[in-house]
Amino acid sequence: MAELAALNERSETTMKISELARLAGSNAETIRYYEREGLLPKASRSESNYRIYSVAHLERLTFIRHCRNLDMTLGEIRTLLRFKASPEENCGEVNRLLDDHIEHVVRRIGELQELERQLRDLRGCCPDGRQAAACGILEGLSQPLLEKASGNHVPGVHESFASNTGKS
Amino acid sequence: MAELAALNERSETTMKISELARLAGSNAETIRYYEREGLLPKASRSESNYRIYSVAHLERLTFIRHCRNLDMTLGEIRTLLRFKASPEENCGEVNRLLDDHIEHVVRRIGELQELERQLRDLRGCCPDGRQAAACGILEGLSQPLLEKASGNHVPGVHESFASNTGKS
DNA sequence: TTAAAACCTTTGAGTCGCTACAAGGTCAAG
DNA sequence: CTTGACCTTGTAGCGACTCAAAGGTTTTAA
Ligand SMILES: [Zn+2]
Ligand SMILES: [Zn+2]
Ligand SMILES: [Zn+2]
Ligand SMILES: [Zn+2]
Repeated sequence: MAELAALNERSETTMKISELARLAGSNAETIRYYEREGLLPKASRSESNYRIYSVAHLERLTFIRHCRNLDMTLGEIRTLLRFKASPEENCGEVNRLLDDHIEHVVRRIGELQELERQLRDLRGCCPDGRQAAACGILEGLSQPLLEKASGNHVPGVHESFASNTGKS
Repeated sequence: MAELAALNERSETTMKISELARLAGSNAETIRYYEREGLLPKASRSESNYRIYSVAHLERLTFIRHCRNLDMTLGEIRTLLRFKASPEENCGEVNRLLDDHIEHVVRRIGELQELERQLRDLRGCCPDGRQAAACGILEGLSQPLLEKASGNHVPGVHESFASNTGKS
């Protein structure tokens, strides 16, 4: 009964913020943030000042979350949204943006593989637990500075532990 | 002459902040930030209130920058510095920290490889420049939400473009 | 000698993409 | 009528810096 009612509501064309969040695998605060940032248009409001969303909003938010899951920046996403909004234009720039972003990812993979190599080298300097004074790892880290050639934007190793789960 | 004088100065045991920065491949603002964060001890001061550093500072900063180049967090680095400071302790925890961090990197590599696969799939949806309305990429991005299983801390694709060059 | 350039200082704000909180308003169920 | 789930705004915080303002000091060179 309650389920049926909920189902009916779900098949309606409007919803409030937390249902939109659930359907888009996002969360309410992120949606308000996107609105502030101009990625989502201002929602219409109910009498009690609640944001009211339509399927169009859901589609746009889904697009954005999809892009974020591919580690694009909000800037990159803004560009893509502009093309979505002007369907008569040539999409060559979309392709270019995607090629660039693929390169961002590929480059970052290369950097991290080099990092892994260096870290395994370092780890090999102290196979057993000994006194810290004799630890090859601590010694190795005191040594020279290896170059870090990073010109990238794909996020870090320590980054998204508690975030990006979709729900809040 | 100026070079010789500079060389003499360089072989002295103390220096000001920008020389320390240069020698450690860092920059002055980062050094002040590390001091605020307690990663570097407070420097002694000259009569005119300038920070004065010794080789010990240079070594500690070199250690920190080396760790950062390996994408460790400042938290991870703090732990390592504690072990450096107590040489009688067993270094097993150092090894464990490094193993964990290697896993952070390996996991991030895996995530990015999956990302690359998805992005290349998407790119294949629009080999040529056509009208945005018919662009397979924009269409693909409007589709379902792929899971993003990130539990990591190694930074992103778009991150370090203008940073981490060492100089300011 | 003096003026400009190159340092140094502190403080505070900005970056990115959220996330979390506080303090309050609204609404349906029991 | 109260509880609790939802909604609102505004603000602050995360990590690891980076930059700018507004001023003090030191070095260089005309
Ligand atoms: Zn990118
Ligand atoms: Zn060891
Ligand atoms: Zn780590
Ligand atoms: Zn296209």
